[in-house]
Amino acid sequence: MNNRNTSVAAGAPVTATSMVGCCGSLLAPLSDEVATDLAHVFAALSDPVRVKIVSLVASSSAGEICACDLIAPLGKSQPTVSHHTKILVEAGLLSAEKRGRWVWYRIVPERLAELQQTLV
Amino acid sequence: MNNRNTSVAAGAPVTATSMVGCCGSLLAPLSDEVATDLAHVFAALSDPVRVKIVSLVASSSAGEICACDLIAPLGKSQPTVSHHTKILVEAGLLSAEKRGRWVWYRIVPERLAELQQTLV
DNA sequence: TCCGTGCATCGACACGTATCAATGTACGCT
DNA sequence: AGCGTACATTGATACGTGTCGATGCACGGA
Repeated sequence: MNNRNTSVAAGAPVTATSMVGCCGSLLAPLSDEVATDLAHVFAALSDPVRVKIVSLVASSSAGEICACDLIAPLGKSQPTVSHHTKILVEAGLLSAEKRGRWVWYRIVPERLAELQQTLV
Repeated sequence: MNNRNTSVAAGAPVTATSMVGCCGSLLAPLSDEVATDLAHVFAALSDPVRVKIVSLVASSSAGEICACDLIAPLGKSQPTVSHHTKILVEAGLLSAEKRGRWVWYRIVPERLAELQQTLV
């Protein structure tokens, strides 16, 4: 635990760049493009470390978690954790907000709901 | 299209080996083992070719499709298609049934429902 | 029994990816 | 301004993976 809760300044929230895969079910005929988009989102969840990151963020008490508090429970180096969070943010599954020196991650529930809908 | 509908003999259905990931939500604290299991299932859907295979099987008129009828729409070689279907079957997302000289694939709806539940 | 067909496996290759040490960058504090 | 901290990026390395030609195997038909 790092005493970062004293920080107050707030920056602009960083959200996903491409929110493309909004439509299209896995169980219906798919274009190559949609298939590739879907595969990218699933690929973001295809690593145990990233699955655990999503789990840690989602089950954090405040609904958000500091990047610095991911390193210990994951048992990975700081660059490695940064690498994985980047992939999750780019997939639209997490949002990142920089406050002071720290970056806070949140789940993007709409994105998970979208993904869930593709399995129906 | 290959005239394989004249075949009648039926073999034993081949189903998934490990159906482990039945429980555990992505949004709750996860053990390393469950995280790895979940990652494996998502990894099975992390390739555009496999996403299209699932789509093709699910949207097939009879609810099943012959392996030989996957090659053309995917535009991949027979070994490559065989490689991908194997991964999907091992992930429990598809079931394979050999009838005569042909192998027929079906969606495993319970498995998809399980996966869907992990996103809630 | 022999041959053709459908699918799986093998071997090889190219490419992607997970990982970390080292370094860069941005921010807050004194 | 100077320093320390939190995170991102780079470069390097080891490993995983998608792809296909060649080959093996199982099955059905002649």
